[in-house]
Amino acid sequence: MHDAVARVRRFNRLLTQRIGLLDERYLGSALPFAQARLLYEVAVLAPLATHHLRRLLAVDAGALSRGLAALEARRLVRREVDPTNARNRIVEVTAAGRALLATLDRRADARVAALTAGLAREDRRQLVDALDQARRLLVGAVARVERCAERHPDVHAAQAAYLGEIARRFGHELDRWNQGPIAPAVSLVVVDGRRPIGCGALRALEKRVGEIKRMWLHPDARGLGLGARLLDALEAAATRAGYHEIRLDTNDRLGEAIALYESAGYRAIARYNDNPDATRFYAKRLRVMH
Amino acid sequence: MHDAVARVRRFNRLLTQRIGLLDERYLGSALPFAQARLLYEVAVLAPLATHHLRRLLAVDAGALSRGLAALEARRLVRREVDPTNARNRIVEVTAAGRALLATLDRRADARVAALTAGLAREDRRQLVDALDQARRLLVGAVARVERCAERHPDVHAAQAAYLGEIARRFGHELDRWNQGPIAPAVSLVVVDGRRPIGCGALRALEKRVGEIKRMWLHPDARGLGLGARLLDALEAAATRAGYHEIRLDTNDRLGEAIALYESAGYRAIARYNDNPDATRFYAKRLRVMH
DNA sequence: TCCAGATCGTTGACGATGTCAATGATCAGC
DNA sequence: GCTGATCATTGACATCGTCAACGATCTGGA
Repeated sequence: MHDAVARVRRFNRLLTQRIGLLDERYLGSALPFAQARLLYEVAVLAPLATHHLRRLLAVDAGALSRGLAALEARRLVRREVDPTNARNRIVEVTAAGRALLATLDRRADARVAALTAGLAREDRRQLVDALDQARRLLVGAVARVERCAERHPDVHAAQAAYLGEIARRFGHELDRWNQGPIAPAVSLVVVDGRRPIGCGALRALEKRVGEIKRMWLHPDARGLGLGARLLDALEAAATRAGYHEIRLDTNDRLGEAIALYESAGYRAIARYNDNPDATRFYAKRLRVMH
Repeated sequence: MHDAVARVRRFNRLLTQRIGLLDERYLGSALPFAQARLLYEVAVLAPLATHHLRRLLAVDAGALSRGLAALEARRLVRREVDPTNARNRIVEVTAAGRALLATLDRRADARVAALTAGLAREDRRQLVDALDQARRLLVGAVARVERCAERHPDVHAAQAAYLGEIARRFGHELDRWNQGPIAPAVSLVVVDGRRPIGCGALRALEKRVGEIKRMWLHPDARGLGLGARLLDALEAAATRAGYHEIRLDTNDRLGEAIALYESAGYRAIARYNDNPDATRFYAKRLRVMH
C-alpha cells in the first residue's frame, strides 16, 4: 500500500515537473505553492549552488532569488556564499526545513491514499502498474543521452547534484580526492527536454583503459532503463575512442549503481586507486571495433 | 496516431482539471494561461449561465468575472444578460473564439505528437493503453453517484451544461417541450470530488412506469463506465420507488447514449410522447423487488 | 403587495507568481 | 590589469487566486 502511494506520487511528480503539471505539495501548509515546490527540490538536490539549481529546475533567476529569500526568511533553508566563488550561493536545507518537508510528505501521502482508497486491491495494483508503465514509456520517449562539452552548464549542474546527493547519503562531503575537475575524454548528459537529469564521464586511466566517473541520474529518473542507456553510450564512446577496457569505483551504499554495473557485465576487481570513498571496484572488457 | 494523441490529451486533461494538474493549452498563444483554459471550458459547455460555469469549473466568482471580461475584451466570448433572470449572464463563444481554440488545439496536438514521436508504434500503443487504464481507474476511484435535491445547484449546473451541449450539437436550442422543470421523483448527480460531472433524473410517467430524463456526463467523463453506474443507480432508485418499467426518449445524434441504453438492456419501442427533439424511444422492464 | 433574506456579478485590495531588464559584484582569460 | 562573461539581486509589470464589500435582482412568505 505504501509502495503504491509512493509510485503514484512519483508518476505525479513526473507530470508535474517534466511535462508541466501541478503538484500535490500545497496542502494547506503555511507555505505557498511555489515555495513548497522549491523547498522540496532543494532538499532533493542540496547542497547545491543556486545557479545549478536554477538550471536543474529551469526557473527564472529572479524567481529563484526571491523564492530562496522567502524560504530563508522562514529559516527553512540557508544560503551561504560559495567560498570558492564569491558570486555563487550554496543552498542547504535546515533541520526545520526537513521537518516541514516531512510533514508535507505525510499529507501528500494521505491525499494520494485517499484518492485510491475507493479502489479494490486488484484495481489499485492495476492502476499503479499502468502509471508505472506510462511513466517508463514517457520518460523513454523524451529522454536523450547527449555528448557535450565538459564545461557545459548542464554537466556542471548534474555533476554538482551528483556530489550533493552523495554527500547527503554519506553524511559527509566526498573526500577531496573526488572533488574538482577530472579532465574527461567523454562527457555525457541525460536530458529530458527541459532539464538535465543525469550525467556520466569517461576519462583515460591508462593506455587503452578508461574509467567511468560521476555517473548519476536524478532520483526520479531511476529504474526506467536510463542508467543502462547511459552506460551503453559511455561504453560505445569508449570503444570509438580506442579503449579496450573500462574500470570504475563505487561504494557499497550505492546499491542502484552496483546493480546496474553488475547487470551490465562489470566484474569485481581489486582496488586500483586510492579513492578513500570507494569500497568496490569493477572492470569490463570492451569489444574492440574492427 | 491521431487517436493516440487525443487519448493522451484526454488523460492530461483528467489530471489537469480533476486532480489538480496543469494544462497543455498555453503554448505561446496571445492568451494567458488561465484565459486559454477558461475559453476552452466555456466552449465545451456553452451556452451556459456564468454561475453554472462557476460551479462546474469550481472557480472563484471574482476570477471568473475578470476572466470572462478579459475574453470579452478580446471578442472571444459574448456575455448577455439572461432574459429570464437579470442577475445572470449567459456566455457564448464567438466565431473568433472558436477559431482561436482550433489553433490552440492544433498546437497542443502537435506538442503531444512530438512528445510521443520517439516511441515505436508498439510502445506508443502500450503508453496509450496504460494511460487509458489509469484514467479509467482513477475516475472510477473518485467518482460518486449521489442522490440530491432537485434544486441542488450542482444539479442545475449539470443540467444546464446538458442542455447547452445538446443545443450546440443540434445547432439549435431544444424545443420548449424539453425546457423547464421536470418534477423528478429522483435526481442524481455524478461528482468527482471537486465538480459535478454528470446528472440524471427519473420522473413518473404513468403508474409504475418511470421515465429517465436529462442524463448527461461531461465529455471528459465518457467511456469510463460512469454512464452504466449512473444508469444502474437510476434503475435501482426506480425499483425502490416501486416502478416496474422505465422508458426514455433520445435522438439518433446521441450515439454514446444510444450505445449505453442498448448495452444496458433497453429495447426500442414506439414513440410514446410528443417530444419534437426525440427520434428514438426505449424501454426496460425492471426486476421487481420482493 | 411588500419586505427580508438569498443569489449573483462586479470591483477593490492583497499577496503570490512569472518574466524581463537593469544593476552591481565577481570571475576568467588574455 | 583590463574586458567581457557570469551571477545574484532588485525593480517594474502583468497575471492569478482569494477574500470582502457592494449594488442589483430575485424568491418566498407575511
